[in-house]
Amino acid sequence: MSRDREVALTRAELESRARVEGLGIDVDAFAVVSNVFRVANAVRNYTERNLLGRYHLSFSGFTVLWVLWVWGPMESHALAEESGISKSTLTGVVKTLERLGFATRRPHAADRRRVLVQATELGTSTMREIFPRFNSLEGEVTRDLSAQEKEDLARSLRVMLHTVGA
Amino acid sequence: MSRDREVALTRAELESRARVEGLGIDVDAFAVVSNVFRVANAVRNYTERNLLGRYHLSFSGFTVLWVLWVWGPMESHALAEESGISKSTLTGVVKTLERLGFATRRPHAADRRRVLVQATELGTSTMREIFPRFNSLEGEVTRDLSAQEKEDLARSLRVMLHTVGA
DNA sequence: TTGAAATCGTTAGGTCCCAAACGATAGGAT
DNA sequence: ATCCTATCGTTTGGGACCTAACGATTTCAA
Repeated sequence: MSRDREVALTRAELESRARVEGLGIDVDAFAVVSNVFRVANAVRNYTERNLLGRYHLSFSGFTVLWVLWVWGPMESHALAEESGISKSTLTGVVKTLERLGFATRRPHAADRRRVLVQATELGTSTMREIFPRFNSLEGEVTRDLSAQEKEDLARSLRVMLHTVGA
Repeated sequence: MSRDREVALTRAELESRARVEGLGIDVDAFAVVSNVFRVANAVRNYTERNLLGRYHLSFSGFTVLWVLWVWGPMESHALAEESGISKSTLTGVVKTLERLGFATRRPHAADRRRVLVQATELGTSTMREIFPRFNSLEGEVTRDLSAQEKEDLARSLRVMLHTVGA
């Protein structure tokens, strides 16, 4: 069901289409992927500047703390997986969260290789404060989409996630 | 126009919705934004692992080289802007591209503060080789979307870009 | 014409990000 | 009991990423 509302292609999109003309390029796939990156970039910068920065949180730090808030104490490998970063990156991010007083590490009761990471009381209360504001920004950036468009958009993105096996 | 095809919400989505229930959260906006990040992450990792890594190109390096390929020689500030990164980040990325032999810097004819960055012959021929393959991967990750769904998806993302002023 | 203000790209300092290698630990087989 | 292998989180090395500050240069006004 095609919507007739016009949304101008960016100059970058027009220019690049001209450049790759005749190369047998899948223009629709190109438009989807490049715009996913543009939006992700724009929203990350927007939220870091207008909200997360005030709490000295990077987008990644926020994500990890969010996961801890939602799921409770987790082992490192699961926390990394759920946060979409590698184990080694997680080590650094958790160090930062510890320094900020938002998370702590404690040894696993039975297996001394493992570590349990959990949000502190400060981390928890901070998330309670930040998340509704973060969600407000999510509302802002999607404000010009109808409810149906938002649903369709989220659904299509889930299809892509499923395809790529993530 | 609602599609009935089911796409399971991830366990993470279900868990987090339960966690924020009763906080007055805009669930649709949340689903859109979080899935944009998930997809961007997944596709970045996928393409770096399965294509760009073979050329020692990071996703950013690829993006910058792509912009140079499409637009021709550019001054740093415009190149950074178009690539979606800061000027200072660009300095480092261009250094890497220079080291790989994909780009060069040359002084502006009239203004000695400015620098023109351009793709080398190697950079250009490499893009000619890589881009169609990159586009194939874009086709892969969008393979389970119909043509109409791809169009709608790209359009909705453009709406968000316009809203956030990017 | 000389000094202040604007603008260019780079550097400084810090975090994030990954793959690969590493040390410690666990568990299973002989 | 002692290997062997698997798995855990961390470290290492290199790049990407940001903001703020900086030096060089240009521009413009007094």
